[in-house]
Amino acid sequence: MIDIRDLREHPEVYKDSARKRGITVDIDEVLKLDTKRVKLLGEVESLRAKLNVKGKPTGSELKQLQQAKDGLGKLESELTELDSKLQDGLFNIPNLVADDTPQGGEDDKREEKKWGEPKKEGKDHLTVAEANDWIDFERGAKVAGNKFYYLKGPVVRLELAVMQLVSRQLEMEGFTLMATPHLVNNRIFEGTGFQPRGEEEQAYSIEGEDLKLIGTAEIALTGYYADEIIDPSKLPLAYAALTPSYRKEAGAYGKHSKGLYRVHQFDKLEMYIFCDPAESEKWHQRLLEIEEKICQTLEIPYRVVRIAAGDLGAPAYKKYDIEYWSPADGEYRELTSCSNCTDFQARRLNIRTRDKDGKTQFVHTLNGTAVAYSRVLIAMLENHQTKDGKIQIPTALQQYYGGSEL
RNA sequence: GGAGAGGUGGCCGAGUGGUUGAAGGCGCUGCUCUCGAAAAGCAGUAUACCGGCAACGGUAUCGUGGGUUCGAAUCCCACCCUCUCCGCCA
Repeated sequence: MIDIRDLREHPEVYKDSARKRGITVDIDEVLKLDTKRVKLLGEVESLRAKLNVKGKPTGSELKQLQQAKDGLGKLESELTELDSKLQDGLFNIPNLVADDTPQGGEDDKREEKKWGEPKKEGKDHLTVAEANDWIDFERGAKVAGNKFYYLKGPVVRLELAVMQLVSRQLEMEGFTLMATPHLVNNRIFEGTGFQPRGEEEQAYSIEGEDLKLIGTAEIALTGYYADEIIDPSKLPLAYAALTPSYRKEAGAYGKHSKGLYRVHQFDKLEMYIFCDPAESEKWHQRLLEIEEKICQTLEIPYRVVRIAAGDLGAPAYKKYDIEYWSPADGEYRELTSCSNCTDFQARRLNIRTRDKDGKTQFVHTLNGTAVAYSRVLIAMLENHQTKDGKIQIPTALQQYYGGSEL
C-alpha cells in the first residue's frame, strides 16, 4: 500500500508510475474520497467530543445527549463506508517504480550481465528425465491433475543436496533459516500484495477456512512481523525459508510450459529481508549477488536482467531476474528473481521500526529466490549433460550429493 | 473435536458501568546526590488519525467484530487466540 499523505502531495508521481506499469487506476477518485473522509471525520469527532461528558448528566442534559446520538450514528456509518471505499482505492494503487526502470512490458527487460558459456546443443530436460524415469507427469495428472508430477530416484536426493548446499551458504551469509506455515490467512495473503482484488485467482484456497496455500514463502515471511514494531538494533533481519510453493498458474498453459518449467507445486528456498529504508537498495544488490553466486556454484550459465515497469508485480519497486541458459530452447529463461518492495508490504501489514528520533517508520522488505528446485533441476539437466548421456554433478555439490554423476 | 480457565500498556499485574489511557511494580530515559558507580529521590516513558508553525487540543484503541447505554476494560452476542484436562494422531 502507498502512503496517502505522499499521494496527496505528489499525485502526479503516482499517476506517472501507474502509467509506466500500464495500469489504469483512478487516483483522482481516491483523492476525492480522501478529502471527503477527512471532512467527515472532523464532523464525527467534534460531535463525539460534545457527547463525551464526564460524570452523571442531569435530566435535561440527558435528553439532549440522547437526541444528539441519533445524528452521530448516521454520520458514523457514512464514515465507515467512506473508509472502506478509500481503503479499496488505496489497495489498488501499485508501488512506485524506480527511476531507472526500463519502460515497456515483459519483452523490454534490460540485460545487465552474462556469466558462463552457453552451450549450443543439448536435449531438453523432459526428454532426459523421462528417459531415466526421474519424472512422472502422467501419474501426477492421474493423482492430482495436469501439471502435477512425481520426482523419482536420484533427482530427489539431488534436491536434498542442493538445499543443503545452498542453505549452508545462506547461513554463512548471515541468514536465519526458517520453516514456515504453508497456509496463511487472507489478510496476510493480500497484505503481501499478491492477489490484487479482482484479478484472476492464482492461489489455492481452502474451502471453509480463511486460508490459502502459499505461492511463495515470501508471503509467510512478510506476515511474520505483521503489526509489530521491530527494534532498530535488530535490523536488518535476513531469513531464508524452505517451503513448497503452490500456484494455480491459470491461463498460463501453452506458453513456455513444457515439463517442469511451470508447475503447480515446487520446493523453494526463499530469501527475505526486513531492513531500514535507507539500506534497501544496498540489500537488493546483495541479494542479486548471492543469487549469482548460487548459479555459479551450481555451474549454471546465466544472465541478469532488469525487469521493465510493465512486468513488475504491484508491490515491487525494482526487480532483477536471473535467467538460466537453456541449450534445448536456445535462449535464456527465468530461474530466480529478486525484488525491492520498499515500504509497500510493510505499510499493508503494519510492520514498523523506529528512526533516530524514536519515531515509528515502516521498514523496507525485499525478497529473492535462492533455489526454485523445479527450475534448478531443469537448468542442471540441460546444462550438465555428458557425452555418454549422464548428468555431471557440479563440483561443489558432489560432497552433498555423494557422487559426481546422475 | 469436547470440557474448563483466561486474553489489560515493553513486561508483570490491579480494575465488574461514570474525570480510567487505564492503580501498583519491573524495565527504560532524564535530572538530583556522588570523584565516579551503585543505592536512593524526583520527573518522564503507548499507538494511530484529525487540527495547529509549535506549545498543545480533539478522536479512537484494554484479543477482534457487533450490540445495550447519555456513558463500557467493566454488561450481552459472535468469532479468534492461549493454557489445562479428555479424545484423535505423524
